[in-house]
Amino acid sequence: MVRVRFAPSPTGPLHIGGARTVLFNWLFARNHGGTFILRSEDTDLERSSVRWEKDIADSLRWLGLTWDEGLEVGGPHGPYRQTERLEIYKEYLARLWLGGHVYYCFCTPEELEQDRREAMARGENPVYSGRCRHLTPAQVEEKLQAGLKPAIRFKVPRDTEIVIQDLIRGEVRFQSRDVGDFIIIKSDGIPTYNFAVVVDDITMRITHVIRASEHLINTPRQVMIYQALGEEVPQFGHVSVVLDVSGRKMSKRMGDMSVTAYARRGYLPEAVVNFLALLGWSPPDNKELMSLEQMVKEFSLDRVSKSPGIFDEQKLNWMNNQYIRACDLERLADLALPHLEKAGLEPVSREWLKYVLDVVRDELNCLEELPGHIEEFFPDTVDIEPGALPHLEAETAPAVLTEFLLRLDRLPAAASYGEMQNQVQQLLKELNQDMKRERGVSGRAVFMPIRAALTGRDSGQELYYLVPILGRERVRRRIEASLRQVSRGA
RNA sequence: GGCCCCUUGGAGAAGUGGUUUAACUCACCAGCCUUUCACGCUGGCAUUCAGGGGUUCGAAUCCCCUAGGGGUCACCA
Repeated sequence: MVRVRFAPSPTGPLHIGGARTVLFNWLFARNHGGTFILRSEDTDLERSSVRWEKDIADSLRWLGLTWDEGLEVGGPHGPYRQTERLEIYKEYLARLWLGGHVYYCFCTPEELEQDRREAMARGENPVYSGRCRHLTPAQVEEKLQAGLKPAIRFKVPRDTEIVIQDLIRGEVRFQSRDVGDFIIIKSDGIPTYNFAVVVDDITMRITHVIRASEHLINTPRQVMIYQALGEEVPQFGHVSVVLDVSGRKMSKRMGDMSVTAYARRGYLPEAVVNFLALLGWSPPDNKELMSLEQMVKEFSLDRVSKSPGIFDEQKLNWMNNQYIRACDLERLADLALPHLEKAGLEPVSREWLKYVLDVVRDELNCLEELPGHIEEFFPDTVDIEPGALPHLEAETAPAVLTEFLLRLDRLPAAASYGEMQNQVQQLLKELNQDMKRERGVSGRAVFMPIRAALTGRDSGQELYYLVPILGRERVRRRIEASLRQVSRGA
C-alpha cells in the first residue's frame, strides 16, 4: 500500500514550486491507488500560522488535489499538526534515550556561533564540536539543577556510510563524519524538523517520501534516526527545484508566485496543474494537453527529470489559453464576472457576456486580461486613431456608412446573438456586392470605413461579431458621430 | 571552504550504445490565408548534446577530469 504525504510548514502561501511537489505526490498516490496525506509542520512557532494552513488547503482544493487523510479531514493516524503531536515525539525520544543515541547539549547560541566562525577560519567544515557529548552524568545533573534548559542532540555514528536509493536521482552516498551531532529537541522542548518528520513518517506509515531536492542533504540525518529507532526506512524521491526566468530560485521579487495569485489572475486550475506536471515530467507518449485523470494513468517517478526547471510563463499562458478556448461557456462566464466587476464593466446580459467571451476567448492568456479586450465595446463614441482616419476620409466612406446604417435598420429583430451575427454577415456580403456594382468600390474600401467608424481603429474583431456585441443603438451612435466628424473636417 | 545534486536549442523536453542527417511543445522569424489585427496553415530555428579526454567498429547515451549552476553545513522547515 502506497502512502505519501505533503508536509508544508504554514509560514506562507503555497507557491507554484510547492504545488508541483504536491502534484507529483498526488499523482504518484493516485497512480498506485494509494493514500495521500496532508499534514502541517508547524514547529516553527514564530512563523507558523493557521491562516497559511487554511490558505494552503484552499490552494490544493482549487487545484483539484484532494487528500485522503490529514488536516481538516482527519484520519486514523492523527493529529496531523506537529504541535499537537508532542506526546508522540516524547515516546520516540524515550526510545532514543534508551538506546543511548542522544544527549543533552547546554551550549549557548553564542558559543555555537563562535565555534562556527573559528572552524570556518581554520578552513574546516563547521560541524558541531561534540563538546557536550561527553559530559558526565554528574556534570549534566549539575547544569540541570542550575536551571539551564538544554537542547537534545543526536549522536551521529562515526564513520559510517549512508546509501540512499533515490527514486529520481539513483544512488546517493553520504559519509556520517561529514555531519555533526544535530539537535532533535530544541531547548523549548519542541522537536526539530529532522526528528519530527521521521516520527511522523513512521507513525503515519509513509512508504514514499517525495519532496524538494533541497531536502536531499537532510536525508542521511533522517536515515540515521530511522536506524537508531530500528524502524524501516521509506523510499525517497527528490524532485528538482523550480527556477524563475532568470535562472534563480523563485523569489518574491519576481512577483507573487503563489497559487492563489494565479487563481486570482484568472488562470484555470486544470491549466496550472497541466503546466506544472510537464515541468519536470513527461508522459511516455509526449502528449502535452492532458487532464488530471490522464496524468494519473500515465504518471511514474522514473520519468521525472533530475535537472531544475525554469518556470516559463509564456508557456503557461499558451496552455491557459488552450483551456480557456475549450472551457464551457457558462463556467467561463462565472469566472469572468469578478474580473469585469473589478474593472467596473457591467455586461449587457448573461447571453451577451457568453457571446462576447466566445468571440474574444482566443485572445486571452488569462481572465485578468478580459477587461482590456472588451472595454472598447462599452462607450457610445470612439476616438479615431491616426491610422484609421484615412479610411473615414475616403470619398466613398459617407455613402458606405449611410447605406450600411440604412440596411442595418431594416434588419428584423434577431432571436439570438448568433442569429444577428448571421444576419450581419449576410448584410455585409450584399452591401459589398452592391457597392461594387453601384459605385465601383469593394473590399477594404467598404469594410474599413465601417470598422474605423465603429472602433476608431484599423484592426480588431470581424465586423459581424462586432455589430451584435455593440448592439444596433451603439452602432448607430458611433457611425453617426463618425459621419459628423468627417463632414466637419471636410 | 567541505559535502551533495544538476548540465540536450531562448524555455519545457524526447532520447538510456547503431535507420538520430537529435522528435515534440512554447517562444521567435518568414511566407500563405484574410476587409484589418489575430486565428489558422506552411516553412525556418542544436552538423550537435557544458568543455576535454578515454572505452568501442560505433556515444547525447558508459568511464574519468575540468568548468558552470544550484542546494546544504541553524535550537528554519
